[in-house]
Amino acid sequence: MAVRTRPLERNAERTKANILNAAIAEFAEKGFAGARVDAISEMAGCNKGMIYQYYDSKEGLYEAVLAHEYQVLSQIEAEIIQNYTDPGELIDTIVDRYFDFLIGHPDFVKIIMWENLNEGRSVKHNADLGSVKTPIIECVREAVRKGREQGIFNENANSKMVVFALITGAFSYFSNCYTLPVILRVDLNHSDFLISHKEIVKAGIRSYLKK
Amino acid sequence: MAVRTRPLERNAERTKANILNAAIAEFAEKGFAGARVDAISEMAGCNKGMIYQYYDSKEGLYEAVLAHEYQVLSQIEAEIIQNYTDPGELIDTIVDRYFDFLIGHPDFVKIIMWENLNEGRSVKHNADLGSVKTPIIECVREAVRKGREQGIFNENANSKMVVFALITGAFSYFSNCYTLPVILRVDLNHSDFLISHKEIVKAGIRSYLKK
Amino acid sequence: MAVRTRPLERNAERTKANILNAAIAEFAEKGFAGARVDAISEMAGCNKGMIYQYYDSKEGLYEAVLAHEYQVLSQIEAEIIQNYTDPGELIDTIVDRYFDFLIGHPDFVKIIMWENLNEGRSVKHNADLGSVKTPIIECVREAVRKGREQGIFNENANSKMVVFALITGAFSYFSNCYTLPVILRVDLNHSDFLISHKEIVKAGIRSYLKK
Amino acid sequence: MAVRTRPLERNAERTKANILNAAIAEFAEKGFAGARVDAISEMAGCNKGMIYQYYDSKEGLYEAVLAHEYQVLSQIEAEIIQNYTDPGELIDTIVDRYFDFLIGHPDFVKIIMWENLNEGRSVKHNADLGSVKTPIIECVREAVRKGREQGIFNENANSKMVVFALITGAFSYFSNCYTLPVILRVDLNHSDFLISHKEIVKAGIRSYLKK
DNA sequence: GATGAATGAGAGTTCATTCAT
DNA sequence: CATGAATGAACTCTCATTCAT
Repeated sequence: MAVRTRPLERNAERTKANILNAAIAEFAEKGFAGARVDAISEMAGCNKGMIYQYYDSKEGLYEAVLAHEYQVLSQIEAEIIQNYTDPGELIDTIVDRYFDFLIGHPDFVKIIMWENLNEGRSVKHNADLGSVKTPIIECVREAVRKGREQGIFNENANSKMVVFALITGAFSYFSNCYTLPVILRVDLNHSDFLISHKEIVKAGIRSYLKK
Repeated sequence: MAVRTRPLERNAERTKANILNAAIAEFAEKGFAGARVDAISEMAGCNKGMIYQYYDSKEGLYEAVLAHEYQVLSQIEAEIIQNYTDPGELIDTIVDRYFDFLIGHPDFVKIIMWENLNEGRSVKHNADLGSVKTPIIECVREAVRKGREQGIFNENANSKMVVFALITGAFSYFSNCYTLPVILRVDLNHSDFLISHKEIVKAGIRSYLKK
Repeated sequence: MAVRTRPLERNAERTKANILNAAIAEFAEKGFAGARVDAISEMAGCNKGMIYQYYDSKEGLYEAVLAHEYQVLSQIEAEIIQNYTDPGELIDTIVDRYFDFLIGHPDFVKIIMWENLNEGRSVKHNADLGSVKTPIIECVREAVRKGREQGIFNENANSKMVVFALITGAFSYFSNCYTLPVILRVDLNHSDFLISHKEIVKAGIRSYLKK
Repeated sequence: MAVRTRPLERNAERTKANILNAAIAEFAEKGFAGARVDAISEMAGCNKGMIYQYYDSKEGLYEAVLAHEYQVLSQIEAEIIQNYTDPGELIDTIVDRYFDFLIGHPDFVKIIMWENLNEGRSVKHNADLGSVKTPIIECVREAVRKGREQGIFNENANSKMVVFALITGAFSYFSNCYTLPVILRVDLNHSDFLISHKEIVKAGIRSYLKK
């Protein structure tokens, strides 16, 4: 059983994946403008030319990264959905899961935030990104509908508002995570902080739905 | 009949201010990496060399912008503080004012967000930025203290947590303002949306403080 | 029941020919510097490596193209030559035939012109190209000799001068075919133009030979 | 009278002119595709960035070169025009002058020829180039008109045809000047060759006009 | 023989920064 | 103080060529 000392195998798919992963890390850390194609190729352990062969341009690679991230998101969202008898509990659970997802995917968080700062240029340009499946929207809509049926949610409650509060509430933990701790002299890594933050988000949503 | 022939005298200050304002706009729109020194000098209506004379480097200019923004923030914060007999009302008012401030200062919002994405590098590097006066912290602390004294706030309530919730809650409205509307197919400019969002933030904080 | 399993057997020659034809088209259109090896391999419907296997390098392929074109030229020239009792008529016929050849072989025209602009580098480097058989030279020499014998051509007439006038006269119709029509606002495709041009070339040569 | 040992003067116009001259030489020698921006900046004795400051891109520089060459041409053409009582003599003179001009401007010749091989792309793209003043056309038209008035030129003679014959006849001396001498084993530098060639061109035109 | 993934040198272009004027 | 020409490093991208399969 001969062992290859040099795994210099020519594997198009693997190379393409390596590039994508390297790009995710680089774009997450530096943003589009700050990212360097050279850095990506080095991280991917491949030649710079490969990037252009597989993704056409820095812009093309960036859009591939964005598309990939949204794909990951929708897959994860699909996992979040479960059956709960109590709509309120379901929404609390979704909040928890969404926080978990963001905490577990810091690159995703940063890329989405860079994209927002770039005024969603790539999201707009790319029709595909706009039509990404977002199961969470459906799930929340269903929960809100049930809650209204059961008479425990406000008749005027808009499920989109809930999704908005949920997503921004989760993202917000990261959106000021470098400047605020300096000013407040607190440590975001302390678990109590996160727990309290999640509680506040949930309470806000609960309040919106109640009455 | 001595004629003062120093028409350029105050240009120095004006030029410096022009540069700073141009830099604020450019850094807000493009971030540090995406910003162009040429663009700034053109917007400022001055020569590129002036930037280096007054601010040493692109980095130096960026830090001046950051310092300026925090200065603006602390001044505005000072205006927020008023006397309210009811601590709960005071906090609600602070939330409203903070939202108003961010809506009225989009450049500030974006610069803080870029800074966070850059992992607060400049905040850390610059000792001054860490010691910026933030009246809002004092104000909230006072309100929380009073609320606890009056027995209407939770004994364990941490005023820093409130500030954190307040600031992230306000920022969160902008942090996903380009991608979320595309996915949710909603219009953030509709005033109801903002009102509901503010209510949710306030309710969250209220819930944290109560009991 | 032996089945011949060599379906690729003659592909070698065919592939080589495909490459050459693709190269002719590409070099004609773009010149040596502007031509792309990728484009050639794609046009040839083969792998890029084949080009290097058969022709060593882009330069080698170019020289093969050049050699091929001269080969074609000399073959065509051979066909031009026929017996004419009247040397003057023979030369007129050669002019006509040469024009016909160039019009029918635009790639040849362009490649020769690119080569001239490159200062005949490849012609010089390649000894073979210099020794290509050019029947037309022999033919014109013979016609001029006969004409002088018959006393109808000038004693000092140099057959090489005639060949030069003939070839440049024919090429000249193409050498400015893109810029001149723009400036003169004429349409070279109009057949009268070509007819007049040929007449002028013939008349020039006739004038040179006469007396 | 102090002599500057380092004429490192900052002279925008001179730099711009240096770049243009260097570009003329480089594009003439190598064509658009073969020319190197680095080579041009080195020849011009300036930084590469200057080229982009003054001419935007390699393409922009090329077009500036083309425009400049046509400008030179039209200026030279203007000098050709003189008063001749005999239209035939005038045309002969124009032929001579045109040959003189091309011989004296080898870069012009090559650039025009490269442009033709590139199918006049830049000529088409650039409206200005199409509307360049070409006094020679006017001059020939006048001569042809006079000749017809005097009854010595053919009534059907088209002055544009004459210009075409004149220009292609002159260019043709250069269009095959590298490959033909190799094949014919002649030396184009020998003055007799040029003289004979000019005579043939003139005779062709004369023949076209006569009758 | 044939493929196409991979390479590296180098091309065009941008940009923060400096410096003569 | 102010200008803008000039610089050089670095960036994105291309392309002839090689090599494992």
